[in-house]
Amino acid sequence: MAKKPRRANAGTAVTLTDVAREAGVSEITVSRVIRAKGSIGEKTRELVEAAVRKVGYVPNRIAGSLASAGSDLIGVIIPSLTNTVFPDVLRGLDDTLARRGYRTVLSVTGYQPEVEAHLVAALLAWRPEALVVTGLEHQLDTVAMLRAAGITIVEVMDIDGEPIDIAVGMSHARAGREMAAHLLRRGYRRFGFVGHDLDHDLRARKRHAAFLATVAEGGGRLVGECIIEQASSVRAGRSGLAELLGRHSDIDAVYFSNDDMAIGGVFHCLAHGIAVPGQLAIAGFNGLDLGQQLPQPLTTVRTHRFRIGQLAGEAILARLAGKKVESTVDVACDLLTGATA
Amino acid sequence: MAKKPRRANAGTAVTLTDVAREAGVSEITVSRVIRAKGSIGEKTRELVEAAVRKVGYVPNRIAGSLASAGSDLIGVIIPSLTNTVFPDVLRGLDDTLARRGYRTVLSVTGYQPEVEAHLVAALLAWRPEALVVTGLEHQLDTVAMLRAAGITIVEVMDIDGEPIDIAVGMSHARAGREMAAHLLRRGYRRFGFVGHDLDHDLRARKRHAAFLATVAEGGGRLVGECIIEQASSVRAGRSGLAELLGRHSDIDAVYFSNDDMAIGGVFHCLAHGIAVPGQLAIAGFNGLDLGQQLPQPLTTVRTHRFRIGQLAGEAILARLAGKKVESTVDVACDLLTGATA
DNA sequence: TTGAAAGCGCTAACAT
DNA sequence: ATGTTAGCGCTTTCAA
Repeated sequence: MAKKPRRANAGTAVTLTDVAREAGVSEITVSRVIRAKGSIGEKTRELVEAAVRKVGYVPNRIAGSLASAGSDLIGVIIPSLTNTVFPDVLRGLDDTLARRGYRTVLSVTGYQPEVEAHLVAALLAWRPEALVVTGLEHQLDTVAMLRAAGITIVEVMDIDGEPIDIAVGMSHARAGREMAAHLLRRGYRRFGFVGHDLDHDLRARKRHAAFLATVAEGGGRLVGECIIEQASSVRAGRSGLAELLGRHSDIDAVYFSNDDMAIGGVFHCLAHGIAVPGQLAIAGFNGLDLGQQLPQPLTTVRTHRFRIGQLAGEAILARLAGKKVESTVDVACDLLTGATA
Repeated sequence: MAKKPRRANAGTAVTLTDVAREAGVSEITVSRVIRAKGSIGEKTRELVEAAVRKVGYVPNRIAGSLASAGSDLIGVIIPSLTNTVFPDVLRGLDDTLARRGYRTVLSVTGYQPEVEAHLVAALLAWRPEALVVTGLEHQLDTVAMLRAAGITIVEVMDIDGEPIDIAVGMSHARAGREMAAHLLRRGYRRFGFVGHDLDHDLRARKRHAAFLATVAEGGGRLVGECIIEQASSVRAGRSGLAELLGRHSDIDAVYFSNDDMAIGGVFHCLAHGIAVPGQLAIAGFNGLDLGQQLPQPLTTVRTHRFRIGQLAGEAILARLAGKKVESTVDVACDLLTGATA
């Protein structure tokens, strides 16, 4: 009868020792076979592999990570899963990281800085080899923890500011400016804005501010705006535009805080027979496929979320390989002129 | 001078020992304060807490998990992040699990069973307390590993079959049948189908099969179908419908493999002046908010993805608390009659 | 309420 | 090519 295991976990408790005993070799030999490290005799290898299969051994990475260096864990903290933007980034990250054997530990802040602080601490406890966070704005204590962690930190989706370590993303200020310039060029002067919760979505706020500044410089005017205190959605955009138009009839172009919102705006116009862009021009942000598949493709600024995720992943891999990495990677957006403005 | 650390990791190497030394107590006392376990004197607690702050200690969950029982890790394996459906489920999971201190380790299979097998092994190595996988179909070796793991296994999004342990989801067969019955009731008889990659998306395949069977029983007929060998998307739905209508002019209702596809179909009709549902009826699956915000709300079957995630999370929590849990949780879909069929 | 000793399952370092 | 020894950072038991 085997030595009585100390804890509940005992069910799965097949360890290296069991394999070693079965194969008639030492533990370290089994370890080497499993990690394909060091030189092993052909016969021994086969013996061990057979034993592994026989006892149904599953390596224990928790023990492995404690004994050796790397955890192969990458922490990822994003504000939301509702907005397709973050799953897109996640996809890019996973695409480059998973194939190299790294696992993603994911957490969602709901756009709350205090939650972010808490999650950073929680993830750091897993000794990830890198941590990906969203945006450049964090609580002071969050920044301190991130700095002190001594690992690669990638801030994604924004480059308007100083990164803690590495930033991969785009300039939201530039995106806001470019759209304003485009609309001014098209001759629009009387603007509306329909946005979501700018208090929490700091990047949307940067676009908003830059847009307004450029509009003002270019002789345009913000006639009115409608801010919905919710997460962005097609529904919110649709009702936001309805509300805005109810208050102001003299608007000729509306800038939305993103494509989801703008698509809602387009739907409102479709449903109410408002000619776009004849009576009202509509512009968004993100360049979602959906907006481009509308009967009239949406005028917007395309962001490269998947690419940002990939490049963030590549930056991490490069760092872990000891290579130098640029501290800011600009994944420039591009204006999609579309047909709605 | 401190003892020279053995490994590279050394930068962050603030350990319990450091805190203990600083506070002038033993390691175990620090451990107890941090985990709020056992009784600790008020003074000692303050002393330790001050020391923790002073040395900037971040607990090491890897060491903690090795020494104790639980890892507080939940593995999650989904087929895709492109389709909003899975982020929705993930959101539900995170919503219930994260607030209880569990961390999500995420992996994406790209709908490939071999990849799933590989990822199950990789995640199991982290000794998660539960593992969430998608669907009821897996490779034999995957099932064997899952069974042998001795932890809670939740299969989400499908209940048409025998769960390994717990299944939380809906019946795709029923969804397919219900939509077919609805369309037949509306008087449609000449059907088309526009779908995505059914070889890999097994749940879409179940809907497809049930739909066709019910149509046949009800005196309807499948005039033609167009299967796009890609992931589902608005773009694919739009071009799929274009292709289908190019081949067959005598179709009066089209069932799409999901809402993304169906919305693409609606866009095609909008762009080409095809009256919906007058000339052509359109039906989807999922009940995405987007489809309901279209000028005419989409006829579809609404699934409760977020709820499925939540219930999967709750089932896990219940199990970990030692409670009995039902082996199949049916989160029924509901027909949204909409206005496109 | 606090501590000393032992060990979780694995791997680095140093033999042989 | 293989093995021995020590110890990763923490928590469990058992004692005081």
